[in-house]
Amino acid sequence: MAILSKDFYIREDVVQVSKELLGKRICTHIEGIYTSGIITETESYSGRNDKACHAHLQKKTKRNQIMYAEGGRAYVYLCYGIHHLFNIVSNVEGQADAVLVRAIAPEEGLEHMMQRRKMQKMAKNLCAGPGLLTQALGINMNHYGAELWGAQIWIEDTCKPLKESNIVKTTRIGVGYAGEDALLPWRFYIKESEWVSKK
DNA sequence: CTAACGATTCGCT
DNA sequence: GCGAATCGTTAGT
Repeated sequence: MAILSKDFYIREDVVQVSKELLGKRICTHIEGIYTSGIITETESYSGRNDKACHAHLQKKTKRNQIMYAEGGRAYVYLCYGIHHLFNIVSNVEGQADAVLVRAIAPEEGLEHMMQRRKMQKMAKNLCAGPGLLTQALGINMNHYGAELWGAQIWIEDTCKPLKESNIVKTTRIGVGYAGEDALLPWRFYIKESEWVSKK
């Protein structure tokens, strides 16, 4: 199966990248454990014109510096002091765009994912939520800046492009502080999927 | 140095 | 539906 190369991520339209990431497979090989799942839900964040983005108006901090790198790197940060959120940096160097991965449909390594999540039995919330999927996949701050064609995290093309009619387009979650930009329809998920954080 | 605040989740009502 | 948990980052003193 083909691993997505740099070119996929180094594009100007982060919304397009977000939509095309739906249906792709994210894989991790961390601490000797292999896990994978199909991306079912994403959100776009743009450094140029989006108040919800950590790099709004090209703001540069130590935390968000990786967003300014060339597309194809991992932007991981701690949210609410509890959860690690995983983003995929896109666009050319200097343009701080990113795609937040909010949910996946688990494929391989179910037992390991459940163990990491401390779940006794299988449930739909195994990795449906941005803080949940990082836990299930074993992603944490160690992976800040990781290249997405590396040995620990990579994304595979499933060669099954989704029809536009199978993608639900709606507003992002938890960005009320962004004022009018909270209304942007920049959250996308696979209509038919049960593995989505919120319908 | 200090204080406010989350791109969330879970448990309880 | 509501509030607590929990801590690194950020901006301001």
